[in-house]
Amino acid sequence: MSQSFALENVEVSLSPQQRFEEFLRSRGKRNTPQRRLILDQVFARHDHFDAEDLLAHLRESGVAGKVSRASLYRTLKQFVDAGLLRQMNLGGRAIYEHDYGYPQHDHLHCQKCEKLIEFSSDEVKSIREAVAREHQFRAQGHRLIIFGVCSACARPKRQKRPLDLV
Amino acid sequence: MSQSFALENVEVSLSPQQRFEEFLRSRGKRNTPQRRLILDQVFARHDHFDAEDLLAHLRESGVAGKVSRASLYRTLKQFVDAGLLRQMNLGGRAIYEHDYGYPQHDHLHCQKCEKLIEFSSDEVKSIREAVAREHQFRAQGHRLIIFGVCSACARPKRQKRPLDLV
DNA sequence: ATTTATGCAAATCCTTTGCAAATCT
DNA sequence: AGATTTGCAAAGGATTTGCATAAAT
Repeated sequence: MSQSFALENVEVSLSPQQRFEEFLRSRGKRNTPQRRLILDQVFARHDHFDAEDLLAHLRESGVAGKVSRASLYRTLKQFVDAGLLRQMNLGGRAIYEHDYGYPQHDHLHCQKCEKLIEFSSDEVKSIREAVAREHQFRAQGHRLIIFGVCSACARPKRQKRPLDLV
Repeated sequence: MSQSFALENVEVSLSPQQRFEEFLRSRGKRNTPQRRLILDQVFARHDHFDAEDLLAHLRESGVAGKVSRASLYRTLKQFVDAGLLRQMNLGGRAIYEHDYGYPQHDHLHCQKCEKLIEFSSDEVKSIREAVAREHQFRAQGHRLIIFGVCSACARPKRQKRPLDLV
């Protein structure tokens, strides 16, 4: 599967696998069944996950090969270096999401259901530019998380309870 | 020492200690020498710190009393609940800074020297409002971190080396 | 042959928790 | 006395690391 997005002024048209291959090649590293397996799993769906989620998923989804915890952590780090994944810190652990071929965005974080909701705002990027300029700061990226309560959790849905008590 | 800031539409004029006293009283909790000691230390300077930094500081500064690691962690959490400190996650650990009596702001984070530089932008807050409205999200706060390289670290200052090699 | 990667278990870092002793009210 | 707090040490969760073995070049 091949995509085509304008990402950071570069036209991208390689699959994550191809992109990773190139990254590895350029550094004299090797691709392995484990790395391929993890990358497939990671790009099978677009969502947010942490290392332990993914490990559990890899294990229960009864995939052919298996991957050790150590290799998984080592590999995720490389995906970030390769620009495939974006990492953020939330509640003491690392959360990952697609970066490669995926447009820039930020998040709303519901404190009740822990859901992460994506949004994009061009203004954020322009604030970033302006602030960086003011401080002579060479900005390379940013993370904006707005936390609060999502619409679903805010909706006061009454507790489920036995009918005879209603 | 008493300050006076307009914070979230409420005129504030209590010292952190007084504010904490009230917080504790309102919850039937007690103030203790340890808590007072930590709070003094925390509000002695305006900077960013993590629990272990502070613990080391409390210990080396040969203060009269001492505080256990457990009490320190427990107390920091309460300062956050009391609205005295604001917490953020960075690089796998919790970073704290003054919240009470201190204006809202965000940060530039230098990836080289790890410094946190504060900035404030009214636009950030208005983006937050707009986005929240769009998503019917009840926003309670946000964290914006712009990461990159600060001006000091960007300045190519040459390596120090023996004179006879220059 | 030589380098790189894997898996396991141990180690580490940050933070929390159980519990008995100490301290308030 | 009754509730809250402390300190210590042990437990926990997430992530990293040392090292011997396995796989790739």
